[in-house]
Amino acid sequence: MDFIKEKLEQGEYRLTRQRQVILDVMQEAEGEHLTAEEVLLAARRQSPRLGIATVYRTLERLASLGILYKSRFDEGKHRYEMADASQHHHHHIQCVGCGRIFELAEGLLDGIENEVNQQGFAVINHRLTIYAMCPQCKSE
Amino acid sequence: MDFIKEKLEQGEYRLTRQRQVILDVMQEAEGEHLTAEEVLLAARRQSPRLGIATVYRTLERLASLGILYKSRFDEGKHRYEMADASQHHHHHIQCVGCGRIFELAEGLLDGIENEVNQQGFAVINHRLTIYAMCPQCKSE
DNA sequence: TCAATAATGATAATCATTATCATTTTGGTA
DNA sequence: TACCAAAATGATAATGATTATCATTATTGA
Repeated sequence: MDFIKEKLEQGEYRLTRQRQVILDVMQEAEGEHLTAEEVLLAARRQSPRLGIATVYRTLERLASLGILYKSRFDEGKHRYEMADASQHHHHHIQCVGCGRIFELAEGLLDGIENEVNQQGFAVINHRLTIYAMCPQCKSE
Repeated sequence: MDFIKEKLEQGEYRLTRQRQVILDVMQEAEGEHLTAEEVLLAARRQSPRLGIATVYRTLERLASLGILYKSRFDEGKHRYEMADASQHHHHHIQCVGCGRIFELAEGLLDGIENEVNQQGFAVINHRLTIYAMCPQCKSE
């Protein structure tokens, strides 16, 4: 997280109270994928006057700095998660029962990627979402 | 397309002029992935008074009947395509240059799917999108 | 301390989509 | 054939997520 502060401060980007709070929320939610609305709710416990516009602006900024990873499932809204350490941010299992999102190991698609490249494309990124019942929902 | 008419007529679903036009548009766009707005524009050449609400309603209905396949890329809007014959509807390559969408063979993920099932999930569906430069955009 | 700049929060605007509702069309029925 | 009920349509209002605007507030460096 110090590395984050560095990164922020370098880029003429002030680490204001509200941004700090939003970052804290994201870090505490390690492994979860939050919507802007969810971030707002959590952050308001520390900073009650926080506005939704600031949340959107901050999440967007953090994503463009590579600190957060932004994705969209089939819901019509974005979700954000910490983009640190682990690199597995493009592959998810979304439970169709409870809606929770699970991570899936990266590198699963290397073979497919190579194949596509050989067809003349230049692969830049990929995203895999598996829709499934998670073990808990399955047993209910 | 006769099979489509059958399917429609069974389900107390009238094949009105506007629905016919929308179906025609989708069939002529075989292989493309159209938004509701794009469908509207194309369909209005046959049926100028067509309203956007009817387009949405019809696309939704056709999708729920399994005639169209509805998907959403990272754009904030849905796209529709014919869901006939070929089964490869969940795997796409989206060109980050021109935005065109290419199909990718189905079955690529069978191995991964098995693995996930063995972890206790029950896989229902999956979607893979690869972001790449297509051969043409790459050479420009 | 002050001026310039950046950030914030309230709110209006936008965009895709869905809901509402009065009007029109359709299909069967007397 | 004329009529009625149900279904479909099109215009438009409503919604939900996101972005833009703008006046106010906070921060930084001179």
